This record gives sequence, structure tokens and C-alpha cells, in this order.
Amino acid sequence: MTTLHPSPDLTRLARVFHALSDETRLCLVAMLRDGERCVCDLTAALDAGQSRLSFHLKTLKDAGLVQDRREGRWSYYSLVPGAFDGLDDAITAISPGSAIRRVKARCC
Amino acid sequence: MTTLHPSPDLTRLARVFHALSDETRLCLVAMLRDGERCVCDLTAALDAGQSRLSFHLKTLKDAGLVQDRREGRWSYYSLVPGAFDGLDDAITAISPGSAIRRVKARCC
DNA sequence: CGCATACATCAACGTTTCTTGATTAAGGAG
DNA sequence: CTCCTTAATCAAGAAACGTTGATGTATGCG
Repeated sequence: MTTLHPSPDLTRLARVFHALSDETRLCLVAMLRDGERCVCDLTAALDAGQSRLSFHLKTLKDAGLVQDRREGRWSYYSLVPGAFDGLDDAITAISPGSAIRRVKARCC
Repeated sequence: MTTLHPSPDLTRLARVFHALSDETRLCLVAMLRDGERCVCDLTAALDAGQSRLSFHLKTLKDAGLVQDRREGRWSYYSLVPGAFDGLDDAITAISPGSAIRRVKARCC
């Protein structure tokens, strides 16, 4: 769940890439690189509507890239440790030599 | 154009990720890892409609991930050398320490 | 308690993306 | 030239996506 290494499942990989395929979400990831942030900070920094960010944060969360933590009235988001490690490897893994064989039966 | 290193422009990065956010396209990338392939081979291997693959190949091409070459009646597609290098770096680059500052003025 | 804040969720809408089948263009075989 | 093949492109429709404003749900303050 935290790293892409073990099972470069195509569906999951596609979802991760989809999560990263939006500028707003890339900005969110960028900000979270600094560390944990509450939604209000992100909203202020990005000058974006609250429900809009909520939507994008959910997308990132569903892709397993960020996690949230409630504290009082605030939600704090942060990057899932290691979630970005091995993205290159995952791509490389989509190759005849490795996990692709399983996939091939299904799609290639 | 071939590598992501020099300018981790958010728009371009988002487009690359979008190109990789589809299972069919990930399969295509996987097959092209083996080397150059003509469209008819890809169509046969993926058991997909011709115009469908043409669409996805165009998407990958527009993102700068694959290139094509005409030879007689056939079109041969292959991965753009180095296009996948530095994807990790690009993600890392979306961080407060580096190019993000330029971006921040625009979006963060 | 009532009220304000922080955030998620929903509903509606416009936009983009993907799929399918038809058409078009260009190459080669006869 | 005619016909077949390969593949790009187009047009139409379906599905997914992203935005906005409204509503819902906690939490905390007075």
C-alpha cells in the first residue's frame, strides 16, 4: 500500500498516475513535501475553493499518495511515506521481464 | 523534450502523468519496452480496435513518450529514449527547495 | 444552549476523455 | 489503373472528471 515495488498492478499504477495528472494536485503534493498541512492552510495558499481542494485531496488519498489526520476541527494532510518511491521502478517493472507476464494474460 | 530534468514545468509534468494514467497506454509502454513495434502488432497483441490504439498512441506521442517512424505501409512506434528517466526526480523537484518557487508565483 | 468554524459530501453542470464505426490517405500488389 | 492493406482522422455518443454552490457533520467557543 505504501510502495509501488511489490505489485506493479496496472490498475493501481494507472490510478496513481491519474492522481498526479492534475496541476492542482501536483501543487498540493509540492506543498505537502514541506510536511503536514491543514486544509485551511492549503486552501489559503492555493487560493482555491474549499470543496475543490477537498475533492483533489480525496483523489490523492484514494490513490494512496496522501493521508489525513483529524485533530479537533482541523484535518491535517501529509504525504504517505514512501508512496513516491519506486515510481520509476514501477514503470520499469511494466516490462516483459517481470510482472508484465501476469498482466499480459489479462490485457496485453 | 526528451528528459524531465531541466524544467519540471507543472503543465508538462501533468501531461506526462496523464499519458501514463490509462491501462491501455501502460500496456503499450510495456510492449514498447521490448523495442520498436508496428501498429498492427500492437493491435493484435492488445486485441484492441485500430482507431482506439491510434488514439492512445497519439496521446503517448503528444506527451513525448513515444515516437513513430513510417516505413512503407507500416508505422513503427518506439519509446523516446530517456523520456522516462527522471520521473522520480521530477516529482522530487516539485518541492520547496527547487523549481517550485517559480511555480508558486503562478499557482501555489 | 446557540453560534461559528473546519471540513466532507452532494447535486448540478460544463468540459474532457475514451470508444466506436466511417471516412480518408497513402503504399504496394496485380 | 484497380484493389487491398495499413493506419490516421473524423464525428457522434457515452463515461469520467473537475468546478461550483448548497447542505451536512463535527468540534469548539461563549
